Amino acid sequence: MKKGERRKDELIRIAYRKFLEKGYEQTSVDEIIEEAGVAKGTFYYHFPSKEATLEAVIDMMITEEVSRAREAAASPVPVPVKMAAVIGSFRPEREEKSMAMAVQDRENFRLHEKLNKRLLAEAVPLLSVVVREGIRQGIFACEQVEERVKMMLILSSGLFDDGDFTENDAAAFIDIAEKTFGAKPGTMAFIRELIAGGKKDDGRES
Amino acid sequence: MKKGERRKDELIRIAYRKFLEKGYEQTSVDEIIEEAGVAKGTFYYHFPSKEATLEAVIDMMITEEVSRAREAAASPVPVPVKMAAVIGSFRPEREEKSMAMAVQDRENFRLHEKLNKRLLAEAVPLLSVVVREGIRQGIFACEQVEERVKMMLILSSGLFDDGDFTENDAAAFIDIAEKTFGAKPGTMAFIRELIAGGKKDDGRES
DNA sequence: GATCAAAAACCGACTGACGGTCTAAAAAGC
DNA sequence: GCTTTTTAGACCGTCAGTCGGTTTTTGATC
Repeated sequence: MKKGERRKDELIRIAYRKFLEKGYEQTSVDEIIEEAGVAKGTFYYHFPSKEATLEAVIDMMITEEVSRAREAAASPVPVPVKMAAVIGSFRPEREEKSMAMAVQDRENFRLHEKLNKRLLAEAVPLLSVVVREGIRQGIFACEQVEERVKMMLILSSGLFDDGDFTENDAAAFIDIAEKTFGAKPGTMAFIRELIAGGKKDDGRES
Repeated sequence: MKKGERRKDELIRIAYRKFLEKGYEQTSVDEIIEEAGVAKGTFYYHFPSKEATLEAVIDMMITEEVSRAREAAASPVPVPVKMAAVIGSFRPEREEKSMAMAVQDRENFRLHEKLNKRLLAEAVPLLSVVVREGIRQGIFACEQVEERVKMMLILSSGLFDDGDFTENDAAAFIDIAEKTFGAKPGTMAFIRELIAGGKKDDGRES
């Protein structure tokens, strides 16, 4: 890795942390360069704009998650377990979120929106493969696989990103998910654990 | 209406149009006051901040939509028709959206997010009443009515706000909606018209 | 209806912060 | 020695928000 790339990476990491801590809008370029101990010109040598830094940060987050999800999708475990694993791979932000993002979360429109859009684009194909595997095994039965996967992902992010959801929310969501994919009742109860894992951080990372 | 209220209303209307035309972030307070022919102090006499203007704009949009939706919910028509009418009442932004919002739409995070959140809060109780009416009539059959209504609204906004969706999207969504509320296949085919109405503007406003 | 003081509405120059630019030169790496 | 990277920081235009002061409205009183 050349020196320039190291610098750039360092700036992205600092930006990443700041964006999560205080939100994108609330983080100034001056703060980032001050923490990096770098001149302003250096920042703008590596990034054409502040917004580009946000894109880079999101890229960093996404690529890491995608590679993990890909591994999970390739593992030879039962389909429902695999679904849980793939979805779970796309939730490492949750750990980091617990840093201090609680309040800023609501105001972090840009990061949220862009991250969700990218996440959706990457997760749909991966999960669709798993669902089709389930269909071949008779666990699921539905058409429009991609579309249904997309919808369940939209739903889950819209529902659970806020962090407050009830038992009724979970029950309804599981029921809807099962009917969406034409699965037998109980097949997707694993979702409850995923939700619980995202809701309250037990502190176990292994 | 006192003079101050008129001014405030005028500022809100101007802000409303500008936000839709060029997006919230891209509209400066200076532009608004210039168009209103008013000094900056006047603006900040009426609003504590620019963000407050956005809230006021959203309030204006919402109250109008809610009153229309309430009317629709009270009308004595068959439940599926009523659902279509109530949901349709929450879509007048679509008309205005076609003004020039196409490009800016993607960047109008704030307006979008806040509008959706408010819309959801207002629409869920209204639609829940209608769904319960449908349950009494044997058209629907489900528990967790509020939660399911909320989910269908989240789904529809997440899916269709972008404006590009396929026939498969529509088919899957209708199927999911019917299963979510325990309705017979075909009951909610009216959704297809709602979607189509929002997708391409025919230009008829009556 | 005239008077007048208080309240409401309005004004616009000014401030401070921020994203971004620029120059000209010096290190660092190859 | 040539390119890539970095430096310091003055500077620019824009923008949200402030402030002290001025005008207009109001409403009570004469």
